[in-house]
Amino acid sequence: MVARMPHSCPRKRRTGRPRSVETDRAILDAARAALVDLGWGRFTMGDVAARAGVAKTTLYRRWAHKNELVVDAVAVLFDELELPDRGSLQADIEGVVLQFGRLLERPETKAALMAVVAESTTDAALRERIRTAIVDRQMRLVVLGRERAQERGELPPDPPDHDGARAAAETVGLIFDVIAGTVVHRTLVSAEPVDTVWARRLATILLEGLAGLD
Amino acid sequence: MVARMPHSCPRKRRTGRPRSVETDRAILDAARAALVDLGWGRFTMGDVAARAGVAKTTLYRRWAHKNELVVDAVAVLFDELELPDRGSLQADIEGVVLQFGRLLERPETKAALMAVVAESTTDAALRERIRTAIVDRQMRLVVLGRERAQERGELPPDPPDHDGARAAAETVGLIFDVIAGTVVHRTLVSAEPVDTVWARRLATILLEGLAGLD
DNA sequence: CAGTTACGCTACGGGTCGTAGCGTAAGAGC
DNA sequence: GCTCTTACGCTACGACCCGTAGCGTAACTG
Repeated sequence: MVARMPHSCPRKRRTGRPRSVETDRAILDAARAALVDLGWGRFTMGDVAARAGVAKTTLYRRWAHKNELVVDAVAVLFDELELPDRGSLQADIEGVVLQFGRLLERPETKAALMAVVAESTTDAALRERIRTAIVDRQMRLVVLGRERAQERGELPPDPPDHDGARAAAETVGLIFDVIAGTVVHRTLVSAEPVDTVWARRLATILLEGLAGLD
Repeated sequence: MVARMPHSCPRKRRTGRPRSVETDRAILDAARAALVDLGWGRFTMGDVAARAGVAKTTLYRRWAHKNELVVDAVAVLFDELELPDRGSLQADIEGVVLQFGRLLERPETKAALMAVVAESTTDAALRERIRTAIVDRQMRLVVLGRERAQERGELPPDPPDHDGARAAAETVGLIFDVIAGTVVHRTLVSAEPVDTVWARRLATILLEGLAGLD
């Protein structure tokens, strides 16, 4: 699915020439290609427009700033994330880690992700866009894996009361920060690959660690 | 200490007017102030020069690119990191987490760190500069904390052979990615504070997790 | 058909990067 | 003291990019 465009109203416009979805796709494809070829530093709106065979003004009718375009261009890659049931919490965590790792080793995401996060520190709207377009898609997997582990009895169920729900949300957030943060750091700062051996060790740490979290 | 300037030769220049160390400091101070006020996006070399009371060309005689200046400006903050012995591995990990957290909550680091990491994905020289100026300073604490835990008997000592040393280095790298990555993600992506409760939970996970790492 | 919106195109203002050239200031070595 | 060498300030500049304005045309709705 395509994320909400900034200039589109919630209520559908019924009249006039409609936006070309083909153009939408061409722009996002061109943006990813430009990220691969140029990285974030030399990525320019004019270049993306040329690659997409589209006027530069057409880009600005859809996205107010280039960082928003980049978020949407990269976000679709996070839709590919899924978490098949591998039978145990340990195996499921390894699966998530490897999925994040593979995604972050792609040059598009490697070039774009930290750049937009950096700009989001001084741009609340961008931070929200990143949250809904990218972060929530990752968090899904954590929530899903945790539910499965609870069904298997590997993790205790959440208390149904209000405090229990809040504690559960905090735990999910913590786990998510650990997994996503560690994989990002490994890939972008340490600049080393996320292979199966490393994923297994990280999964082991998390598994044992979660058991000790009262 | 001040990191190596890009235009300075390894062998000391003996003749001519020496670089003003006072100017060095003024520029780095101005750069941090500019990061606080403007963030990375509006940070400009001309602005830094004006704040430092210095010509813009003087900046470029010391740093080839603005990202390198920013790395050096932020790097000195990481010199403040230290790890007093708190008596147990659990307490020491909490200490590291809180230190990283406090550092990353400062607006200078928040604005600069991810920006330069993003640019380092397409700039090997910058990546190396980040490594020596920032990453190694953080890693120190992990190495130190681990050694203390081994002296206390909380962690098994490293085998003295070659494979043992390599495994130890990998483990240190993994722990470091977990701690630094998780704190960064918490601070910059989830945009939530690193408080003592959260630090304790993360430390607990790590402590239990390390125990289970064969 | 008319009305409305999307699109392409050109041109532009404002801003930043990073450099060149020149005259001057400040030390090192004699 | 003097000379040599380098740092510094200043001005100007080319190149590039962002994001916008204006206008004519295309496409779709009712």
